Amino acid sequence: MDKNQPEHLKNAGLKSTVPRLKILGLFELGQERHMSAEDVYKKLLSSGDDVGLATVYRVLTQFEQAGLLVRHYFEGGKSVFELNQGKHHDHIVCLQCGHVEEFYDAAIESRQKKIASERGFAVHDHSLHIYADCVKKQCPYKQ
Amino acid sequence: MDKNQPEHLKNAGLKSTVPRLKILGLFELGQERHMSAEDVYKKLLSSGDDVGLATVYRVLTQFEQAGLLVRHYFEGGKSVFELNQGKHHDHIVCLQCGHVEEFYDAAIESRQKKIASERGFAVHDHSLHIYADCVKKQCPYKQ
DNA sequence: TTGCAAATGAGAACTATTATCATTTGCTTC
DNA sequence: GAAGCAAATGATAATAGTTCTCATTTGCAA
Repeated sequence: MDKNQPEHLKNAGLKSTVPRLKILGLFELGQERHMSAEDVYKKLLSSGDDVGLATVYRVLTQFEQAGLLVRHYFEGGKSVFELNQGKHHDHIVCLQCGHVEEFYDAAIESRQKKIASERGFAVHDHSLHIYADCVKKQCPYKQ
Repeated sequence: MDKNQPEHLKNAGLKSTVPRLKILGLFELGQERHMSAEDVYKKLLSSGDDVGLATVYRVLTQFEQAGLLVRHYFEGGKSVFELNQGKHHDHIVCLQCGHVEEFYDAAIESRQKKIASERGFAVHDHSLHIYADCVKKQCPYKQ
């Protein structure tokens, strides 16, 4: 078992409980980087872990507040979470298959800061989502 | 009365009805550029126009599909609509008061296209939202 | 090993939105 | 202008995603 996880939780002021460890494990060890609450719930169920949906929502929110996870809002009002690895980035979302790819562009970042400050805003946060079709990629939902 | 509105509707293949004219009027003549379905519903109610909430949602969606309005999804799953005036732009949203300001930056736009195509995506659409605090602006919700 | 606050799970409640369906309305034809 | 009919509307039920409530359980410290 991973000795690391309880420390993450402790540092965040959160008790080290079974549901929290399972959920954190999904993000740290799982293959999916981006998961919605529903995704997490289903994965837990299908691996035989009996965690309530309310707990999933609660824990994801706590992890977000603790800075362990980052939450992204995509179109249609769905939100997904991913491990916070400190490096900010934006997203390209495939409209065909939902595949999410990350990118970072310093030029865009600095333009944004400039634009906001010119207009008298102090930037807290931003989200940039490019909605596109995978052209060269293999897209599991198109045949 | 505005002779223009029925033509917009007709061109969009939509019958010119009382609720549709009122809603379009709110966007064309009202002071708010960005309104959620709930905003529109409340404005209609308070001006004595008796339009059902379901109709508001339906009409907004139709207007969006007809290209009369553009829909934006903001954090927290709320979506707002604004008149489509042909010019794409992005948004700065004030976290204190919800005020929405528009901007357009050619450098950001072209970087986005470049990034997507380098990665094998054909861009359909994108959304860039900067969440910030009004620093110099007067913000009705902070005193 | 007991005690107690914190966490959980089940389900109710809530919010935003969409669907259903009987009634009403706008346009077309006479 | 009146009749007919499809389209549009409004009330309400349904749905999806998420949060709240509260009785029960659990983690951890004494």
